[in-house]
Amino acid sequence: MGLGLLTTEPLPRSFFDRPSHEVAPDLLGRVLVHGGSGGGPGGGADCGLADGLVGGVAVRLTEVEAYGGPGEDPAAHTYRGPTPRNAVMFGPPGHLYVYFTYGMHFCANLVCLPEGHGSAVLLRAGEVVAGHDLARLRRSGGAPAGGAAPDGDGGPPPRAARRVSDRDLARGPARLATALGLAREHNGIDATAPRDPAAHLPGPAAVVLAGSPPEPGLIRSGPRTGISTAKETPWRFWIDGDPTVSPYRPHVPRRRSAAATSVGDAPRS
DNA sequence: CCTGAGATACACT
DNA sequence: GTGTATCTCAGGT
Repeated sequence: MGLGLLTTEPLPRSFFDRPSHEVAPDLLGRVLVHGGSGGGPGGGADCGLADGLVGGVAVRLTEVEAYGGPGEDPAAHTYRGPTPRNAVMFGPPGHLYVYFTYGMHFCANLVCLPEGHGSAVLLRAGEVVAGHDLARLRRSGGAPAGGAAPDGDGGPPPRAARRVSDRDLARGPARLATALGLAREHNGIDATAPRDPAAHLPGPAAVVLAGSPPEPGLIRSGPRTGISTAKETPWRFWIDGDPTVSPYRPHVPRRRSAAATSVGDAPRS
C-alpha cells in the first residue's frame, strides 16, 4: 500500500540481511531514533519527528563505514573471530553493536548478515532532526545516557562554556552515539522492531526509520577513517556536500608519552 | 582554517 | 604490555 516515502516507517530486518558494504550506502539518509518513550500508545514509530518527539533524539545518517567478517577485513573487530566484546556482531542483523574505545567514547554499529557472520556498519555522522535540546545537553556533559532532560531549575549546566552548534551535534561516531544517548547498556538491542509499550525493555528502544535517502548521485565512497590496516578498502560512504559529514582523519599511531617508546631513547634513572 | 598532543579504560596478545 | 573504528583544547597561519 504505502509508497515507501513514509519517513517514519521502521526498516525491516531483511534490510540488514546483506553484506555490510551493500547495506552501508543504503543507510545514508535513514533516521535513527532513540528514546522518546511514551511517544504514543499505538507504538512510537508514528511520532512527528519535527516537533513531537519528546524525550528522544533522531539523527539522519550522513556518513557510515562498512566492516567485514572474520578473516576478510583486518580492520574489523571480528577479524580474529568471536570474543566477548564482539559477540553482538555475530548475532542477528539489525541489532546495535555499541563498543567503548579510547577510554572514554562509545561508537554505534548496525549488525549485518545472518547470525554467525560478524559484520556491521559503523554510524559515523548524521544530522540531528529532532531532540536538539537533549542532544546538546548530552554533548555538553549534562545528561546521562538515555535519560531525559532535567528541568532547568536547579542551577547552571556543569560546563556550558561553549554551545555546541547544530552541525556538530552528531558529527563523528562518538559524538553521534553521545547525542543519541547510546552507551554500554544499549549493546545488542534490536533496532528493527517497533517500540512496543507493552514490552518491558531495560531502556528506551532504538529504531531505524526509512528516512529520506539522498539522490544516488550524491553518494561518495572512499577509504575508512582512523584505522591502521586495510587503508585502501573504500568502505566509507557519505552524502556529498552535507555539512555534518566528519572531517577525514588518517590513522596516527599513538606514541606512549615520552617513556618506553624505544629502548635506546628511554631515559634511565 | 590548520596542526599537535593529552586524556582515558578496556580488550586482547 | 600494547594499541585503540576518538574528541577537545591550545596555538599558529
